[in-house]
Amino acid sequence: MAFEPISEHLAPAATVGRLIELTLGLSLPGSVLTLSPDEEVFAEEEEAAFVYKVVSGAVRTTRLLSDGRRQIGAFYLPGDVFGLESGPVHRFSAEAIKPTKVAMVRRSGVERAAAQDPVAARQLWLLAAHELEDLQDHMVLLGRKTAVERVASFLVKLSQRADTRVIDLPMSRNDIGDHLGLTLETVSRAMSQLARDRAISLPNARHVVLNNLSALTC
Amino acid sequence: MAFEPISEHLAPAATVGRLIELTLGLSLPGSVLTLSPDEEVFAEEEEAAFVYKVVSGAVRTTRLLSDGRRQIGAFYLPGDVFGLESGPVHRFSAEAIKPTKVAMVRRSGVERAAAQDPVAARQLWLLAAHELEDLQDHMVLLGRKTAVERVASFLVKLSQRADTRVIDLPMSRNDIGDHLGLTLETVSRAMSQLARDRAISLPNARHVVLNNLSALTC
DNA sequence: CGCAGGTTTGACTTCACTCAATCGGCGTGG
DNA sequence: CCACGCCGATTGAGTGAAGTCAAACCTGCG
Repeated sequence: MAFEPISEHLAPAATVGRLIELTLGLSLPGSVLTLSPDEEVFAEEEEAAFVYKVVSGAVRTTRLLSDGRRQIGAFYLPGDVFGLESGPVHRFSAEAIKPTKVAMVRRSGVERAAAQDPVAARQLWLLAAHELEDLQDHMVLLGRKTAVERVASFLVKLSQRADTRVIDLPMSRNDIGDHLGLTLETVSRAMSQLARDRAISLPNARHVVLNNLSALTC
Repeated sequence: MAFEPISEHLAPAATVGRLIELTLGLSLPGSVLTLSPDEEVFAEEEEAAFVYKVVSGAVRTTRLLSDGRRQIGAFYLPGDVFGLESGPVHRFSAEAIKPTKVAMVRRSGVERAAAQDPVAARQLWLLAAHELEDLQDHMVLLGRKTAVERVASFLVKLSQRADTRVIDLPMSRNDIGDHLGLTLETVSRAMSQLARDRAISLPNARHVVLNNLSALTC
């Protein structure tokens, strides 16, 4: 578990003027935001003037239906790029899940780089293509998997991303549910079920150890 | 309703050597395939050597889970590009839904064009970005909408794509179900429900008229 | 030490699924 | 031209997986 600064600012604090490496071979001047838990990076429908990269902490993107139902589009961890749009506005809002630092660069700078440098343009395409691939897998999960399968797939993916079998969950059961199309209670039950079957261990609610990858991949 | 040729070939027939306009300002040499209903354009895991564009008819992309559960990723109608991958292989299979013609161009040609021409590179990115946006909306549908809402949203989207309130459905209830994360019976019941509420009319199973857009957009 | 937040578990409900029968429209052949 | 058969769609009845509501349980923090 990472040690975070004890106190966070009430408003996002920005460090300006650094050079940000958005993705391999695409570095642009930008700044770093420091965010407290639940603090917003950008809102749905807001003008998409910046592209972001998680430095530390974790970010969720969310969309709200008119009656309050919520879908979490994705969780972004250190190194992940988010908020890149092709249209004028953001299609999801983005919030820090815990104390978080995100780097931001002007979108206009990114587009200019892509217009001039074919390598940068390719990186931009790859960014979108990889997000698309993740989302395609997630669609299959939402469309055709059971609650236990959804939670198992989610844990396996987190484990692959962190490249460890020991996962530190930054998000609540409610967040996981809103990502997997389930309620927080169903997520909790699915985790208990997996632990009962010895596929995972739950030293505590925010720590998961994957014991049996093949039992989870079914 | 379009009039299709009475008989189709048993194997896909190809016309070679035409110039294909994949997307605005990106034309490349390619050929046109003629496909019968349920005929495969490419298979999941197959090497992704071509990019395709629907000329006439309709195409579905599908992924199968080991136990036979099926998810339809998207339906592609005339003008739509599909099968563009960032990795070496196709992540879904693609099949014609009815008698269909698809244009195909070499992926290597597309990538070369993008490497040389920033405008082509941008078109490629936009292609991925728009597919990503569609998928994000679909994720919200799968994660958080009820059966009737899913069917309503699906019909509205088809209507917007065709720019008519009179929809000619090329796909079966089973296909719609596998796209919306429902069973064919639930799709049928949802349609009957919408017709009972006068939000749509069903002159027959494959024709839908949207009567009340606002009742469907809820 | 006690509170507050998130988590777990339990009891009951509900929406969509399953299984099954019937319906309907289209194409073929008598 | 009409009757039959076939396949997809519809409808019904019963089941089940996940949702809802509610209570109890941690556990980290003031």
